[in-house]
Amino acid sequence: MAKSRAASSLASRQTGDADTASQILDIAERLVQRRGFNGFSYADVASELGVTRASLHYHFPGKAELGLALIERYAIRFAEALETIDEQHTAAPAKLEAYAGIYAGVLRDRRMCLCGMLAADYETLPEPMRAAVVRFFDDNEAWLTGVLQDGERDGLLAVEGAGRQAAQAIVSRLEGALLVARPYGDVGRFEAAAARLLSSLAHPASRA
Amino acid sequence: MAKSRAASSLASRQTGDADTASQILDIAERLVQRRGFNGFSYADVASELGVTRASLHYHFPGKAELGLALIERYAIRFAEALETIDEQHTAAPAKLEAYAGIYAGVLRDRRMCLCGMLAADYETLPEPMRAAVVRFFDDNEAWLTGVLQDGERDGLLAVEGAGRQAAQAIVSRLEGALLVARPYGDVGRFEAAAARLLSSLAHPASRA
DNA sequence: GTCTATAGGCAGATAGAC
DNA sequence: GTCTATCTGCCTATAGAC
Repeated sequence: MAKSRAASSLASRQTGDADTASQILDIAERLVQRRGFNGFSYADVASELGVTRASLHYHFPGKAELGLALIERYAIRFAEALETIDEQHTAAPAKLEAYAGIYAGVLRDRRMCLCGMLAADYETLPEPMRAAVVRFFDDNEAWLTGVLQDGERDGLLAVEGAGRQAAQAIVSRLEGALLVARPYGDVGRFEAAAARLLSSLAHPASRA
Repeated sequence: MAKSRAASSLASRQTGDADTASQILDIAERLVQRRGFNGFSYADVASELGVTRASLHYHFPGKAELGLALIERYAIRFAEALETIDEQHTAAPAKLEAYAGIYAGVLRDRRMCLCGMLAADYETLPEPMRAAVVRFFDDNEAWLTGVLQDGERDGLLAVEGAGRQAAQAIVSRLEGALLVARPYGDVGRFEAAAARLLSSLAHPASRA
């Protein structure tokens, strides 16, 4: 029970008794997703956690290491969420809807996707973080490519052009929808974009 | 001739004899588009321009004022570019293609759209900058809404759903395509997304 | 593991000479 | 308009006591 994981949301447990490193990551993650990698400091994390900056350096030597750990944990959680989607849904359209739902959940907490935010900060990131960001997108595209293939095979989706390109388009459309919706503080704006995306992929025979 | 403006690109003149304030804006603009608002400093601009930081403060009292001036000039240039598109093209599909071309030009210089970048930094921005960012998106959407209406009227475009929502989708798709393509350093990735977007708006009768 | 203390640098910003 | 000089504060990071 204590280890239960709501994989559909990307939120952490927040049971209160998590180890310090995890708590640091939780706080830093939210700060990066809201303010960007150059918009938060060790002092921000430390004061929120109620420890000193020095204590943070014990767990993560520097901001570069903290940032990399952030992406790696986020990627693992995302992969777990994708596994859960594969378990809970069989039809490709339902999988895509659940996939978009992950993004919507992030926005509801006024966050950007971690890697979408880091894509904006990309030029200022240390190399290991850069590589991890690109890997995140690659992994998402790979999973989406499979879903699109299944959907076409089952006659539930109508994908134009190359599957890999279509998968890339889904990622960039959702990231862009998050990016632009957030300044408006309007989740509905994102949901409209997501619905438009899903509808554009639906097979004509199944359209409203 | 000296005043000629390549409106299709958003690049400034760079004649070399521009006034200091404009040169500051040119440098700061590029830095923000590449590194984000929290990823550059007065020192960066000053050293590149070959003056001291104090000199910058004479032209722009603080970073907040510089940032606001940046957006306002960018919005004016963008509006001019849209006017030029309206002059040089009559058919809606051609206008949309030219519109996407503006974004492609930005990416070719390894930049993000200024306001797309600031949308990521949004939570850390002073209020006047926030309002200006939102206004930029609103203006773009208003112009796109008109183009979509014209295209439907002429039977050249087939727009699903509300026109305003379709315009919002265009902006967020292009911003997202920039955001994700940049880490890959791959303009082709953006162009594929843009082509997919244009094709999805084309009237079925005119599709390839 | 967490603390105090501190280093060393860079940030945005101002005063006043030229 | 641009400079030098300076301020104040925050930043990342480390040393060493507890």
